Amino acid sequence: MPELPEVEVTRLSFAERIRGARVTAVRVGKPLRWPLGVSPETLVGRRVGEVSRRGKYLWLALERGGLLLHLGMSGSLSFGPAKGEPGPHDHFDLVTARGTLRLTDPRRFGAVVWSQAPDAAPAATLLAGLGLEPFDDRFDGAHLHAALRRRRVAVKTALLGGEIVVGAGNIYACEALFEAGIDPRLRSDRISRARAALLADAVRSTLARAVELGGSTLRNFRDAHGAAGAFQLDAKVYGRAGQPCVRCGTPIRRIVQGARATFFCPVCQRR
DNA sequence: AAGTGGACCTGCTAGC
DNA sequence: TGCTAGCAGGTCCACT
Repeated sequence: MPELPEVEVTRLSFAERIRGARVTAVRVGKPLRWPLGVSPETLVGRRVGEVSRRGKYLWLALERGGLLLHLGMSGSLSFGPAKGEPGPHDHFDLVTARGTLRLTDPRRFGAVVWSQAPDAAPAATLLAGLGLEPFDDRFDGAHLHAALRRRRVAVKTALLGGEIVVGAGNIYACEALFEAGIDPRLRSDRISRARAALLADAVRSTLARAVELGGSTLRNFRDAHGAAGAFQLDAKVYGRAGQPCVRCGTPIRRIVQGARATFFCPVCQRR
């Protein structure tokens, strides 16, 4: 579910409200992808600081450390007063006087990991190797072109990998390639400088627009207020196999790349 | 070394 | 209607 826009929309929906709150209790449910790495009781009494984002990870600062959060494929966070009994998919509660931050994640690919600092283990290990933020000034056509030339994978695979630029998951990688008119099967080292520049712009604009629209709600994404996103109403290719291309009417194709579905228009997107 | 495919876990949907 | 196979937004790891 959660690609960069969903994670950012989630962050914006609770960061200001939780800042300054003191932790009064912590509850953990079933194991997530990685262990919390600290006994939950030791978090009680600490004050919440800034909530920041790196790629699809959130860093929730607490005194003398913080929590690195990831929503995996099916995770979502809610923050509000008076939570009831945890459901079967509620695997982490950070209780404060202002409300409870709750991670709900049916598939449990998500994670909540304690670290003394974002650049200390284990957070640093998880964040190592992440590419540039898409809205970083350094992420431009020249950078993308140079990075793509160093690899020999399909350009879609390179975008998804996150080692060049973070944030575009399966939906937004497909959408950005459509916007740039590039065939997802194009080998990364064959892309021209001009088309790399188009793609960099497309990645940025696709992600920015999705953030503005409140993220995608494929199954049931909600921000921490419980509001649904609207981007799926706007998807041009993702999940539209067999339906006519919005630009030329040709049926959208679905192929598999690296065990992930890819959607594209065989006419509008060229190698 | 880089590229590829499997693994993690659960729920939903399409199809028989 | 009921069962089952297939599929899902991410990322790490083992293997070639």
